[in-house]
Amino acid sequence: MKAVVADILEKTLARAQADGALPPWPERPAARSTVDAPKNPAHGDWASNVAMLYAKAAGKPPRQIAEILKERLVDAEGVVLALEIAGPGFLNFRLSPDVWWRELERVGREGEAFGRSDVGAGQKVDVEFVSANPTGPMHVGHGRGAVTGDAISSLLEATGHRVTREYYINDAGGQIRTLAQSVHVRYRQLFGEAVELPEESYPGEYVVEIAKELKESHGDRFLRAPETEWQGPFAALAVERILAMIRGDLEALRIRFDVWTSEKRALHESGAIRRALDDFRARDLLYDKDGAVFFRSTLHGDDKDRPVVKSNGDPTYLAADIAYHQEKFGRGFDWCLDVWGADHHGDIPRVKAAVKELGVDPARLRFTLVQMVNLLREGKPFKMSKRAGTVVSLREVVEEVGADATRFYFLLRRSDAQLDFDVALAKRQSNDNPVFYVQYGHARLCSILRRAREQGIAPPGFDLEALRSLTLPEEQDLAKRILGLPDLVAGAALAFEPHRLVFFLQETVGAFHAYYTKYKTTEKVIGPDPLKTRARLYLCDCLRQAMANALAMLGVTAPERMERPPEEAGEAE
RNA sequence: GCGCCCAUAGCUCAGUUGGAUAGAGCGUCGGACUACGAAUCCGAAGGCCGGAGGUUCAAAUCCUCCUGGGCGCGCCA
Repeated sequence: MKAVVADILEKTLARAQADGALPPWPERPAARSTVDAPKNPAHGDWASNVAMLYAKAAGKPPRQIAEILKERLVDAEGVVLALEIAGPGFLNFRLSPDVWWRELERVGREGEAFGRSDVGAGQKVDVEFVSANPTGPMHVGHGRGAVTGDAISSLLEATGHRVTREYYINDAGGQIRTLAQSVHVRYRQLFGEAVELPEESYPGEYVVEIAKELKESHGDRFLRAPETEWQGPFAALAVERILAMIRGDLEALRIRFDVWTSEKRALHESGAIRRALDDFRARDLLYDKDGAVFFRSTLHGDDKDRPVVKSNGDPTYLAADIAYHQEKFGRGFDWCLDVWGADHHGDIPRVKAAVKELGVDPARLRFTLVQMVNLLREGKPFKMSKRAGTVVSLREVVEEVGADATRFYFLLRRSDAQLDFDVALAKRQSNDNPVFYVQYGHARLCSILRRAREQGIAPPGFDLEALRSLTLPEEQDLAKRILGLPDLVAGAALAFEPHRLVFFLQETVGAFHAYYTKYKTTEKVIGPDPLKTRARLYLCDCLRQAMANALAMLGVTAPERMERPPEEAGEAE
């Protein structure tokens, strides 16, 4: 759509330069200039700023350049209805409605594929997200990263990337040791011992369940055994059971991973960490200090060198991360995306430094940060605390408001801005959630199409002659919005910004609702004029398809019917 | 103290990577159903885009400084 105008502009510029009316531009004009859809409809369908950008190189005022271009307009197909020069030198194009109508053909033809593109050109990418430590079920704070990562993955898939969704399991290290210890305390309690959970431990009920299972399978075998004997099996079972819980939490949100990478197995036990460190050591990227081993991350812009081996001989998290990224890139991805909680942003420089030393172009490792979720209850902030028992599990929210509303809510805002999440509100007033507004619009469209079917009207199909009978500005506007979806999806995918689709949906469905209401008594979709009816039904079907496709990319369902919400209780006298 | 993120309507936030008169939802006030779905729509009120400089035809957007908030700055993960 935009490409039509860009093409005309490019040819017009070439002609003006061939004429000698404009000097050649050192930079490629089309690369720098923009063709935008102006917000003000009085400014036409598409507007370009080339004339202003050209002013310096041409040594002429922008409006004069615009004039030169206008006189030499190359419009082979005759799609430009009007070309106006406005403001400081904007070229405002008004196109023949035929352009939209003709383009609408692809929506019906592409169907569920409409909105998808191939800007990714088959690149193989890895998206790593969630990666919550397997020490307990997921809480609401994790939900945002999960949904965001999943939606980004879907967007990348929709733009021709081959995506691997990956969960990195931090099943090694101190937290897991503490987890096993917590299980052991519970295990001892099951045998009647009066032991308390230490300060640093995991108090959740699920730990007791794991302890019970160990009691049943092993009896009192580990009761008096030294930690070296039970640490392994206790940790292993706990991680296995907790991962199953996490998997369930994610499934409830319709999130599935292709790969679950165990830090313990893939990096520690495999020797990958040792090999990576040996390699770094051989290249003098490591040095010993205070009994520990440091990586010279300052070589590549980090504030300070970071330890990779503790003085007790254990590798640090960074060491694992180095080996992990080496292993990941070794799997042949064109690039990898790490979706991290914003509280880990400080780790980015050191990982980038490491990746560079691994011989990987740092541009191939991309990050997107998901900011914190501010939890509120009835408008009042609160913090989740395991000891205070104020942890709100992701599962309870999803079960209460549904996967659609939860997903939509988490995608409502740019992921690098903080998000307020009112637990009480989310559970109670789920009707306020904008997802219902959007879904209702889809259901309404389905209802119209259903009605037409019931009246024996032929199923909607592309019909240029019929579409030409549509003259309402709202109808052209709707067509334009629908046709903007592919560009929108591509932009959102490359920027890792799924929220753009959310806004597209809200705005598009809003335009439809307004159109519907405005003409519900005068120019109905199903009306007396068979030609217009045919055209409008097709337009509605395109709209429905565009919305359904956008919703699918966000992992939200597009219902064909919705039940009426419960009546407001407050109306009683 | 240093680094990253943020600051836009009463509240929560968009703003198409520098474009023309800064938008939406919620909230407030006032309207619209014997009609394809009222979970809808229409209208009104509401702004020094945190502040000050700078870059240029053009700045909410880019640069510098300041103010105010969040998060980091472990031999935790």
